[in-house]
Amino acid sequence: MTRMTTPLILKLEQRDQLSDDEKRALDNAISRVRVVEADEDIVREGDRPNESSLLLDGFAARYKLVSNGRRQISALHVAGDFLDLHSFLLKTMDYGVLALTTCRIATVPHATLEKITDEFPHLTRMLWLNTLIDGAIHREWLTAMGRLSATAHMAHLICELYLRLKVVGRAEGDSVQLPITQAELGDTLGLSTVHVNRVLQELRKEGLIRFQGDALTILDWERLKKVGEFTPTYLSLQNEDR
Amino acid sequence: MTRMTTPLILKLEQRDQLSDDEKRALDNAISRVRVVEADEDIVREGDRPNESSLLLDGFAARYKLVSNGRRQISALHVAGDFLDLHSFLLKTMDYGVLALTTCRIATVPHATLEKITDEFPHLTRMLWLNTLIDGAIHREWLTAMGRLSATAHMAHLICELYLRLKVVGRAEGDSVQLPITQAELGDTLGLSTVHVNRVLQELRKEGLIRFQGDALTILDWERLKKVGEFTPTYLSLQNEDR
DNA sequence: TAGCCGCACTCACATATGTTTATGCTTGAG
DNA sequence: CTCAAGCATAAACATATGTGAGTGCGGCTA
Repeated sequence: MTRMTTPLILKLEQRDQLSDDEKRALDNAISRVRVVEADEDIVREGDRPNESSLLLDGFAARYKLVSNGRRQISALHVAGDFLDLHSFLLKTMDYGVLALTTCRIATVPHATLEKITDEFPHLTRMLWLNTLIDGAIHREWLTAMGRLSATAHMAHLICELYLRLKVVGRAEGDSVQLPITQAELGDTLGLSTVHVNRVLQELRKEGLIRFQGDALTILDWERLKKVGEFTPTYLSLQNEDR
Repeated sequence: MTRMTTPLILKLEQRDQLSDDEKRALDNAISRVRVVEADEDIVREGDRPNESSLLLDGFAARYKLVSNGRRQISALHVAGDFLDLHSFLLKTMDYGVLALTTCRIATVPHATLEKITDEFPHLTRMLWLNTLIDGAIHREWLTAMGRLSATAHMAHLICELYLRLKVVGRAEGDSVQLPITQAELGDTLGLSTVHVNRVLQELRKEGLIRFQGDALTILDWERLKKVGEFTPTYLSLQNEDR
């Protein structure tokens, strides 16, 4: 059975089983679907939305602006990710969300989320878990940014994105489509565009990846993991009772 | 009425009202209290605890180790903070927690948390909120680390810690006790100890702070905020229906 | 009271990464 | 078919921050 929420369900079922009732509740939670074009804002910092956005297709980034026009991307999102489940409880957006490509987005009213917390304790825990994984990724990025070299940090990010895309069925063998510019990668890693370019060349020269246009191929997973000091524990890919 | 959970309740009630039932449920959730000495681990990376730790008193840090013995601190915790509420759903600790000072710690069994999610939907949302604020702080740190100068980053951290300590009644006027070494600050900001020293001197020379021993005093809040590009929105200090 | 140890602090020097500017693809619009 | 725009790439140079080694203070501990 194909549902609107297929990528989200894939993501959650990787971590724990969902009952049919729960899956139905998720599907029914969607009030509408919209399309946002690349480079448009999906939500803006400071907004107080009364619904949360679930990314069905495309790539999006959470970001903050800083003085002198600099930008930091604090999360990259793929199909199946909630972009601002936080706003359900945080109320005010502490970051903006930008479409990196054309995005298909499902909308879930906060009132519906509240009803889920009243009626579906286990599903509530799974949505909570979803935000906890976001947090775990943030911690991992902090560590990579603070204590790894630029090259290692890039390798780490590539490992993570590859696995996350694979979970939602967006990998083909060792390859994924990664429609992200080097400037955007720089804003993600806290690097200049020029240095992103240097670092990518190095990973290519070492025979670890191929990256032409949008097509990213992992050529040597083991060595890439090692260079990026990547251990996937923080992604909670295990299926367990939660 | 004085409760074990006073600092936690202060923290939560800053964000939304709690009923007496909910406060009682929190207090009853504590199964025991223990003391951990400075420099000891409270939880270790890779552990699978069946209880979560609530910090009643003292300072603690979440950290990860990286090759060549480097360390990154991804969170600093004060009284009222949960140190690993995450482990309730993430199961495996993706980071360790270290006592920076002697810490008094209350223990909440995961089974009790699960019962709370079954019986107290609003309290569940407040605990969820608590982890969402952790996440918002992570995003803010990512932005500061990636796009601010070392000096601005330090100023930002000081602003944040001052406000968080104030919320739980640990500030006296413009001063707080901050028993953190410069090496630990370096591991927090992703800087070397030497550079932490340089940056602190600069903030002192500019007349923004005094920092002698453990005693930190904010001398010019407005300018410190400006230097650190600090806006407290992400701390969700507003009281709202959640 | 002596001595040790952790910590703040300094200096000289090293380097990873940033900045500026420029070139040439590739692609989409007209 | 042509042009403009966006993007990856490059080289030369600038600088924020790291490294390594050392000093001295203050507070425990014997």
